[in-house]
Amino acid sequence: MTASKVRVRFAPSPTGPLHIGGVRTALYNYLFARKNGGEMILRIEDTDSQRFVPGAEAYIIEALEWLGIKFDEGVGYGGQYGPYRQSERKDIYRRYVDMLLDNGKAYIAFDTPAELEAKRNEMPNFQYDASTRMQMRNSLTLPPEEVKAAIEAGTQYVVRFKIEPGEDVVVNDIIRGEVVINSSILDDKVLYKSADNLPTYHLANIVDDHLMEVTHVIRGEEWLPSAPLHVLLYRAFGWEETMPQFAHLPLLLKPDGKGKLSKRDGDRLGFPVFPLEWHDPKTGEISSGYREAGYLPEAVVNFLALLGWNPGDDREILSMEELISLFDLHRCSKSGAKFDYEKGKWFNHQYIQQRSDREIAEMYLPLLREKHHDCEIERLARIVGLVKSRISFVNELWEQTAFFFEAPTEYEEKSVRKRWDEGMGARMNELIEILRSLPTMESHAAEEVVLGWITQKGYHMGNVMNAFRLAVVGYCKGPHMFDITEILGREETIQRIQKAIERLG
RNA sequence: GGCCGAUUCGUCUAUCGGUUAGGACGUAAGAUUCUCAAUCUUAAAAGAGGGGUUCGAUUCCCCUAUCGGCUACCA
Repeated sequence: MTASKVRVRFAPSPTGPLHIGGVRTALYNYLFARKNGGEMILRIEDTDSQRFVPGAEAYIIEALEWLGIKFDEGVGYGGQYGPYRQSERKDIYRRYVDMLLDNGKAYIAFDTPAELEAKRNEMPNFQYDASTRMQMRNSLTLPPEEVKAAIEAGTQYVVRFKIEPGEDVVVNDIIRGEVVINSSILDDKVLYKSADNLPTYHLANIVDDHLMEVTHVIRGEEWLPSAPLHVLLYRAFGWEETMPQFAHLPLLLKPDGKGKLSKRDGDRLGFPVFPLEWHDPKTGEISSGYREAGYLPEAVVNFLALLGWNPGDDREILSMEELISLFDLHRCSKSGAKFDYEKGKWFNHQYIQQRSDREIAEMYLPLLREKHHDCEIERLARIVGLVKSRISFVNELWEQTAFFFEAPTEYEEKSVRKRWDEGMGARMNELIEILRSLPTMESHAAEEVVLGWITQKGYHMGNVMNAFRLAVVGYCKGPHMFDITEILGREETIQRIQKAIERLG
């Protein structure tokens, strides 16, 4: 067998924003393609004209670009196998549908949705297949002239795949091994609808994967049950020799139990399920996104990569490059993974720590300006450096650093009661004198002098330092006190202490 | 209901028949400290149940249970 170049595709349907499970599928396709020196295609499967949502396609492209998942060809990228939007390939599908019709692998059916509905009510287990198709209104049961006349009269019809019963169909899955399903349980799937002259997923998928020379189909487990149908379709077209290899990925599950992760879960459980914020054009509803929630794309990629796959050792913090070199479909797990948002936060924390103070400061600056403060980037980077280790998200920075920009207007009551006793005002006045006499506000130098003073006077270290913090910050939390005062500067520090003395006595 | 798939700490997972069943998140305790975090150390925490196969099963097979997916003129 000549090893043909690896080609994979990510083929979302533009019926809404791409959700996080879809992102993972795209990521695995990307990792696999890169690992094997192959190509990755973006194909838009917009064959459901009813559910089409404007903006969804642009959203998908933007989201994957944000995450660093790059395509080699497809919608928005160009390429030799286009068009890559299925709605623009109608003629192609029609040609292949006719091929199936001509060689008797498919037939035309006139049963209306209402008729099928009625049939299902009458027979609870009704399935349109070899056992029932001869009782229905289709080109197998109707005289040819009647079929022809009906079509010419514009009667709506569908084309159904004629599945021969009683055959074990083997799907060879890279992740799951051999999966065998008997063709008798498959129904005569609709391949094509005259109503919009569009194929259904199954037909379009097979035709496109074949024409685009896709070698590996990596998709979610929800497709496993229809994989035998796809095998049969490849066979019906005579393409079995070049049929792609399948890999069905385990699903991402809800964190709290039942079912696969759905678009609703985000708002219900308080975390995003979409990469980017999404504004629903019809309902006006806004769904939160990872980007807007303050996630770094590399953290999302790393987190997602490890949900259903592992490198085989204990490493967890992995860059895209490392993921690519380590990726192997055989190391994908077979069972669904519950989505653990807490771990996602931890990943982001790790990546925040990896970024320089300056980079984080640049991300923070726009948020700071929203709070009506400006700051020189060098200074902001120093501030960020003090609190970076305690945040997981850039947007936590304001609550951690607000006191650098706004002097406290009130003081945390509980701490005041605990730390600001009667003589504290006097001691704070002493502290002011100490600070005035300091040759420098540099953290270590200031610390040495101030702590020396407290010890020498026999004051209570905890009380004095906390009162100091209370005066400067407003509450008893935060980074090293003398790092704070170094940045704040002598005058501001003293002013804040004076104000606290006035207010607290 | 039918078909398919899956099942190791609360969660994500390692283990390719022989291990004190390992790591990470989270949780708890301790260390550190002017505070709160962060950090470091430690701890608790798992093979769904039942049969086989085998000298030996978490690992292989079967059954049951549970979970998940599919069962559209949606993808």
